[in-house]
Amino acid sequence: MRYVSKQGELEELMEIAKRRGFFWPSFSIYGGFSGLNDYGPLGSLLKNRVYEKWKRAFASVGGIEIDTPNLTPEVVLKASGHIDKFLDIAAECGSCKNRFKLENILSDAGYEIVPESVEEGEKLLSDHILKCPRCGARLDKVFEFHLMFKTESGSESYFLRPETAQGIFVNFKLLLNYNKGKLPLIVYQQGKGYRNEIAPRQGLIRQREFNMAEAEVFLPEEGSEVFAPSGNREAQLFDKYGKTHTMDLSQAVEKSVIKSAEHAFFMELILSFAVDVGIDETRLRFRQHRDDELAHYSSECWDLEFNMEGSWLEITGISDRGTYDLTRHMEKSGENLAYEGNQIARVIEPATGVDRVIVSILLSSMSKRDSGYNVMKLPAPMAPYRIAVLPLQKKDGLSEKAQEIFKRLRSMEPYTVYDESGTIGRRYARQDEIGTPYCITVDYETMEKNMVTIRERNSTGQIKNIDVELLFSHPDFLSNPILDQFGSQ
RNA sequence: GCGGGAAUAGUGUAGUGGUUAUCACAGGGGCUUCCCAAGCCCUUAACCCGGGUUCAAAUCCCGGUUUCCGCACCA
Repeated sequence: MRYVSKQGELEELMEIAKRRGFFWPSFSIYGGFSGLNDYGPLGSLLKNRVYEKWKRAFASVGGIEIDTPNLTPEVVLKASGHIDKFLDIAAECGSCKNRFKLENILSDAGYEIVPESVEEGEKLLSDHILKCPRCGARLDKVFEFHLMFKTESGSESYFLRPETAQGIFVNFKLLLNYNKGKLPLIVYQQGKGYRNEIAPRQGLIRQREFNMAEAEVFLPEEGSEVFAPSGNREAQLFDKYGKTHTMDLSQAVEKSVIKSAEHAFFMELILSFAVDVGIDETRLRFRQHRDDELAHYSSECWDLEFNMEGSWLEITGISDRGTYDLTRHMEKSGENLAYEGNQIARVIEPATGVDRVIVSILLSSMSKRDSGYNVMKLPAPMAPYRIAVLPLQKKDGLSEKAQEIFKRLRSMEPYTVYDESGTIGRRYARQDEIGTPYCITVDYETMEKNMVTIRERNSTGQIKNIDVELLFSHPDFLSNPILDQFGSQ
């Protein structure tokens, strides 16, 4: 059964996110600035959980982590090709004010020229009559459009990195040495990336500053397979010819839908990660980039996409960058970035848009009870808070007793929250909406017999008469066997 | 960036020139022997920013910002 899209779900999520503290627009007291968003207290916790899962996924196949600067010198991005590809010469129509990439206008007019400067662009506009594709007037203005944010210090120019990847490539020699000169070498990095989006929209989905998690997998030259998919997970594969294949990743390699086993292996790893963090598997597919949309560094790319309001949202790109980056950095830096003599490692890169993953998780988890109240059915380990401690009411010492239990629990499981405001039903509802999987209720039984009730979010089922000491019988609350009684709801 | 809507408490909203600026939910305090947003009382809290028109502007006009829908863009 395929997922049926729900219109308006994103809007509904934004409302919950703002109200409860997952995320909201940045700098709002100054009117807001487009393309920038803050994570609130709950969102920050969720984001940390996502990063943690992502890192574990890569560490478990031998990955190592590094952390490099956001500010990237021009020379690095010149070598990587980003300066050329991210600095567009654009033309503006004086009549309707629409703007276009000059390169595209020229190409439509039959000239295969990529202008490198404003002067060259101006000359092209005066030598040829180029018309606005919107209104037909003659194009007359040329300007530079930066897709990267530029800044300066002294005589040096820097850009805010458009991807974290370059920080890994430039360290290849040191990293290879760290890895005792051996491939495969898997290096990952999480952090911010920056793109000067022309029209940022949809909250966390298209931002000017965003969270990424990227891994560069350095492999021995083609043909020597070191990673192969297990084939334990079926996927929808929408290939570059527009054909959909439903098969596991292992079959996809056998049938040559995916070119290399290593590529398929990391697609499988990413798919497992996505499902593990709580994204609805029936709303996911892989889509292969067509040849004409591949990035300048990529020879084959599969995006993991999430179905949102009837359209597909890229959440991770798994790209075959080949030897492009290392070769370019060798040429430009003069350093020898080869391994075992003169061989160049080839690279598979899974690059995850963390903010989009978070939106996908929340949209996958958002549901309503028959009563109309919201329940965020996050996987328990992903929930911002794992436990809420609630006194049935404030009087008769219940409040004090509950706080005592809360403080002990919090020293074992820090992501525990205490709430005594309003009625008990209201508090259950509040915890449901932020996805807290378990509520511990302190009532008169607790006062008399030291027993509490545990209430589970998805089923609203309760287990009564739990001895308080049992809560502390297992150092990881979520793995406490007392929770097994809820079964797999 | 373009075109068209829109912008009022934390959230969602009412309000077409003169209102103590509406209502609900959420928040805080209290009452109710209270297990799934019950009820009652009290309370906190808002007209996006800047100009203009007018005796008077949340309301009309202009500019900006943000946002939504289309188009373009998404390397």
